[in-house]
Amino acid sequence: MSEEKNLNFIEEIIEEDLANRKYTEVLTRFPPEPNGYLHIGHAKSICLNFNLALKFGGKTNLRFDDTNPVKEDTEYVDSIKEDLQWLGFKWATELYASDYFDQLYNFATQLISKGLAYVDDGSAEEITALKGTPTEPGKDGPYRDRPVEENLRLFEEMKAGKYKDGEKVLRAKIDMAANNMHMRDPIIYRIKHAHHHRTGDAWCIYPMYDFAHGQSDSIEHITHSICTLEFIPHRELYDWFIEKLEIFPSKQYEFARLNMTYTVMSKRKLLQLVEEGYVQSWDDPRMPTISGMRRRGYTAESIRNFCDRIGIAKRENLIDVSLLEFCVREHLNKLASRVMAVLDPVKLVITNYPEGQIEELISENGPDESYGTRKLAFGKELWIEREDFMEEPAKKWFRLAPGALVRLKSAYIVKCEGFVKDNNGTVQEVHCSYLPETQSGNDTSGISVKGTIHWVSAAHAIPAEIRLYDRLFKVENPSQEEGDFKEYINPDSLHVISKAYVEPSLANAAAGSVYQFIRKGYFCVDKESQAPKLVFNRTVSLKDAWAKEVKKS
RNA sequence: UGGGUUAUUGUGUAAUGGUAGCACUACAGAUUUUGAUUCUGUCUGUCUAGGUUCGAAUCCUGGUAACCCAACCA
Repeated sequence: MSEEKNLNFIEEIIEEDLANRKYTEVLTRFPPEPNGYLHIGHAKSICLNFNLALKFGGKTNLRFDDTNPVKEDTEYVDSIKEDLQWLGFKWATELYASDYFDQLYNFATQLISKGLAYVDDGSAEEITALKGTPTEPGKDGPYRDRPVEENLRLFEEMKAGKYKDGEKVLRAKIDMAANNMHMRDPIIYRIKHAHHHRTGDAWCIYPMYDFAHGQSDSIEHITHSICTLEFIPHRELYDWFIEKLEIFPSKQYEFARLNMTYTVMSKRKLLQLVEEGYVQSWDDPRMPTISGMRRRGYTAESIRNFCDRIGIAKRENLIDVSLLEFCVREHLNKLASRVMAVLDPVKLVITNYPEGQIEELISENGPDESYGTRKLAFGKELWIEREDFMEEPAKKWFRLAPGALVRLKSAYIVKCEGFVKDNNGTVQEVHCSYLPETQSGNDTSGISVKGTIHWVSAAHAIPAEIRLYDRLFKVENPSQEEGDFKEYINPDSLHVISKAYVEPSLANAAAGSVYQFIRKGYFCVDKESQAPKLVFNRTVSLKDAWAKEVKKS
């Protein structure tokens, strides 16, 4: 009878607000500053905000928090919109804090008129000095009691460009002794003679975050303004401005940001990785950015699913990246066609197969009929995986070894008759005989073998570059280790195989398409791939029980 | 050492005074023309010390630990 609801704490608040008829419609917003690329942490926030609106029948705005012109750029605006769309979300209205500059200026004037804001001529150092510390109260500065008329005039002059950067600021007049540092007369406007990506040179004063964000929420009638934990101390200020300005009472709620093992999530650190060449770009497949994950072959659905599973709460967390990988495999398992590719090739010669003979075998493309079938060329010489042959087989080994039988996937059972080594002792060829009556689908032999391996025909296979990615860092939580986080970068996070062989059906594979390379993992075609030079990214490996077995002994 | 926030298995997250559940991970087994998938099973938890109560993860009191706050960043 009792329905399991399992609401997170924000959903509970919304449900209560709706029950109390506090709001008739839920309006949330996603408010990125256009100063960088979106990452998986943003995806958590995006899913939260948009899904809340979806769940309770409301809407979500996209609002760019563009109040600091020196850091922001249209390039970022575009990438953010692209990522959001790719993730599968539709915003109700596209807005910019800079659209409200006039109104924000008026709000500031109102505050001055009420005696709640003043122009301070102090330098940054002087202002900081008077601010006190968390354990010591601040002190009132010399400009705090400037008359309203003078403040009004000075603020207007600031706007008119009469002063240089840093010469004056506008401050809210609250309480220099407040426990909350953010209430010690916070700066609300600063002078910046800088070009803004949208307003150009119309302004030389810009509002601070605290004076823009809450008011923007209020202007839009955002009902639930959701942000991360570090903004908790800002909430008192958020409410103060709304109260003094007597505007729509948006409410701020905070949840814990996402942290994930073996990566970093701060824009500053990600920027360093790009700028200092530890990765190639913002969309490097090793990056935790949305664009990096997209390029790596992660699907939007799997990222959304991941965000659902990690939940929303207020406690610090460090999510195991294996959960993300699970979500990716889960989706790709349903999505990806199965094909064969040999990453580390060694020749397999079928000694009793007629020279020059080619057969067309039929192979299924996936676990059920919906995937369809394709033709596979089979011949006397094949490429197989070097690791699928062992001269002296280990315990529980059921791949190729002298005398052993294995099935070549979708083809025949073969028996290993011998092998050829070069002077260095490296295996050059594996020799097998095949059992003609064991053809896949027409097997009349009654023989069953333990191992099945993948292969490609040497005469038909096409070469490809394959990029294997590993975790970017050697430690679970690089940000918490001693010293510079970059000391913990995994030097082997990228392994490029310049000459692998893939089956010919992949010759025209389009960038972005995803495949399962049987027994090797999920791969996608990189954006740099251009026939005849194919490039694949390994999205994620398959689970590997044999690797675990080896590790144990 | 001022203020704020948070503590549930290895990792996340539920349980809103009444059987500590779910997912990932790990481990074991079954099926398998992918050592994959699928299926079955197993392991480990309420930060701590008291108190209230028939009954406490939940309420109260005291401790402890972690995180955040002193940009003219957001």
